[in-house]
Order: sequence, then structure tokens, then C-alpha cells
Amino acid sequence: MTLEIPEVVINRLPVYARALADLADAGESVVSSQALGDLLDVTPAQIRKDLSYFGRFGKQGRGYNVQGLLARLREILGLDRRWRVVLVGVGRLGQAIAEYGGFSPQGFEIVAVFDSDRESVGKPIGGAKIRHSDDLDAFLRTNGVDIGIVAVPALAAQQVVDRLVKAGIQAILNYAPMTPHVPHGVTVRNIDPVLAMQSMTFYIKQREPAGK
Amino acid sequence: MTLEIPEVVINRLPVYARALADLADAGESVVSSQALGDLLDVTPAQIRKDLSYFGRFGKQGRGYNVQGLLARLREILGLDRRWRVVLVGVGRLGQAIAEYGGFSPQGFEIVAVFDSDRESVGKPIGGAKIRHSDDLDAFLRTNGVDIGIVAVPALAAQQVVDRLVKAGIQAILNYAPMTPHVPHGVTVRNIDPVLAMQSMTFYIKQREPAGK
DNA sequence: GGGTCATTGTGAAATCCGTAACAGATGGCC
DNA sequence: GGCCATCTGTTACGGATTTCACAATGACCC
Repeated sequence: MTLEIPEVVINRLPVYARALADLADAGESVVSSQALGDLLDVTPAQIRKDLSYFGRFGKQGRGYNVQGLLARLREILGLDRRWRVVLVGVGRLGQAIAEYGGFSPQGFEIVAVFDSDRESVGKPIGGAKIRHSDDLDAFLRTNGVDIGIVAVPALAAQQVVDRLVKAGIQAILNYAPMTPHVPHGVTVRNIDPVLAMQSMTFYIKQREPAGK
Repeated sequence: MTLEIPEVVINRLPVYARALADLADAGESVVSSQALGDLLDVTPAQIRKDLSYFGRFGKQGRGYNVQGLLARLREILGLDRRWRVVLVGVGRLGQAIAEYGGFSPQGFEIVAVFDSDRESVGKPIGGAKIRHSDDLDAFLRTNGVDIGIVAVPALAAQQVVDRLVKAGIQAILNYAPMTPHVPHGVTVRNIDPVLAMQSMTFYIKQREPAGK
């Protein structure tokens, strides 16, 4: 249906939604594309264009109703319900993710945690008990799970991704420093602070005296 | 000088470099744009075009020398030296970052850690002692620091960013769930797993029966 | 050493995306 | 109630990015 909406647009919507939530918290009831753009370093035209893919949410001469637009964006993005998430990998990074308090308030519930290390199986973490990876497939099939988070070493990551995909997972948040292979129809987002750093150094270098 | 290279291209270079490092580890000495593209889900043409911004690194009929191209990319990105990094914020997230072992092997050294909580000042973390935020400016001015990592609550983040910028920092890795304002000439990368999740849900929703 | 095959580097074409600009609508004011 | 100032939604444009396609080149083989 509406499948020609550019991915860059979709990626900006959560940013808009976040800003709107902040404005709502601050007691603002109306915001213009100009004001929102100032907040986010985005041109007002881009905001209006992005929103126009989905409908007409503003009022000329006035702007957007903060609560109203926020509600519509949440609906569009599917944030008006809770999502069930599994986490695979409970090393340092996995532990931090399991105990991170930022997902649940936004509707992402980590319903199970898996690891391949039999030693850690059974230990409690972030409100769940660690299960063994061997039980991953069975769990996914008997429980509705929407999203998988991969936090295993790079060498094991593709294998984990494959198992998630085979079990029907449609979205994967990958923390492993590698590029996962997934079939068409599965959405992946990669979180890799090292890559982010490595692209910034290019720009620092550009600006510094070429001598050193 | 070479300042019309698209940012998207710069962002892909570290991905190429990572894949090349993996290939080198696997003992491969030569790789074609086709093979590298298969590995990374990128078209061969894109790889060749990206590289062509910087020079001619391949040999027709053969491909690219893995070690050679890796070395050139590292040089282009400035990864052939170590970078000095400060971390601001030692809450849950900041602690995880301070103790994350992934930065140092890639040349990013966290040389100091700051927090506004006087209770935690002096405590050791990830090999450094926590300093008080009041000393941030002085530290930055007397020590060469290239990059700042922001891991404070959203409400405090802009203030931290401003202080980093005022002290001359040129690159910021922001973990706070907000959009930082920086002057032209400062590079920012945001790490926000929640935003990543929130864009994926759109696609899951698209594919699921519209009924529910 | 010449022929063959594979693969690069690169202009040109196609596509995608962002910006500009304006017509049309809304609210406020007198 | 009419006028003015404001701000949206949208179309058209232009720029940026990706893809295409092929000439040029180097390696390998006999």
C-alpha cells in the first residue's frame, strides 16, 4: 500500500515523536514546523514533507497540535502498543542491555534472555532468568516475539541472526560488530559506537593541520 | 580540498575497513568489489565508486589487495593513530561505556571520566578515576582531547555538549536521547537504540495483517 | 608473447531526496 | 465581518546519490 515512503523519512519520525513528547512535557500545546525544525536542526520544509506522506495533521496559520501529532506518529510507527523482545547474549554488553531501563517505558519489553554459556543459565538478570540458547527456537515458536536483540561476539552473531530469522523474527537490533545477512522482509538496525567514532575521525583529521 | 565527499560515503568506509580486517584475519589476500559487496550487502559499483573518491586502489582482472586497501582506508579515516577521548557521565550507561573493551583496540583511548555526582568522584572505573564535572574544562584545555562521549541524562546533555564545544572538542558521540545542538564544524553521532527500535516497528506493522 | 578472461575506474543515466516557493486556509484583531 | 499575518500542504525544481554499462587494464595460460 503505502510502501513508497523513503526509509530516511521513517527514521526521522521517531526523532520527531521524541521532540513532541518533550514539548508536551514542557506544557506546549502547539508547535510550528519552524519551531520543531529549530529544535531538531531540520528544515521546516522537510518536516512538513515528511508528515505529508501520512496525512494532514496541521492547521494553517497555527501549526501542529503537540499531543495530537504525537499520538498520530505513535500510531503510524506502531508505538501505541507494547512489543515483545528477546535478547541473545549476556556478556558485558548483553547485561548492560538487559538492565537498561530505557526500553520498557517506550513499550519494548524484554521477555526472555538467552546465552550459550551453561554456567550462567538460570541466573536472574533484568527481571528475567537466563535461558540456554538451545531453547531459543522453542521459545520463539511458543511465545509471540516481535524483535530480537543480538549481543553476542561477532563470530557467533550470524548464526544467532539465522536462528532468529528462521523462527520468524521480523526485526533485529544488532550490537555485534559485523554486518548481518538477512532475507528480504527482515529489518535490521546496527548499533556500533566504534563505527560511529571511525567516521568522525575523518572529519577531525580534515580540519586539523595536515602536518600531523 | 577534498571536501565534496558525501557523508554517506565516509560512513561506509569504516564498514569496508572492518570487513577487510576480517578478511585479512581469515588469510585472504585479495578481494573483488563483487566479493566484498556480497559480504556487506552493498553493490560492487557502490564500493568502487566510493573508493574512487580517494584514489585507485585495485587492479583490473584481480581486485583489491586486502592488506593494502585496509591500510589505505585506515589512513584516510585517520585510524593509523590513537585518539584521546573523554567520557562524561558515569551512570549505568556511562559505566558500561567506561568498561567496554571495544574502543581501545580500535585506537580510542578513554583518558578521563567525569561525573557531576560528588559521591562518585575519585572512584576508579575502567582504568581511570572519576573526576568532577567542574574540572572538565580545565582538563580539556591542558590535555589534548579529540573526542567527547556524552552519557548523561537528556536534560543535562545539551549543557555538557556546550561545554565540550566551548573547550574546542571537534567530535561528540552522544548517547543521550536528545538531539544536540552544535555549531558548524563539530561532528556528532548519536547512539540511540530506542530510536532504532521505533523505526523498525513501522516495518513490522506494515507486514502484519492490518487487523491487529 | 599473444589471447582470453576477470575486474577495475568512471562518465552518463536514472533514481532518490531535499529545498524552495506559493496557493490556500486559519485565527486574531479591530 | 473584513483584513492581515501566519503557517500548512504540495508541487516543481535541483542537487545528491546510486546504478549502469563499458572501455581500459592487468593477470594468467599455453
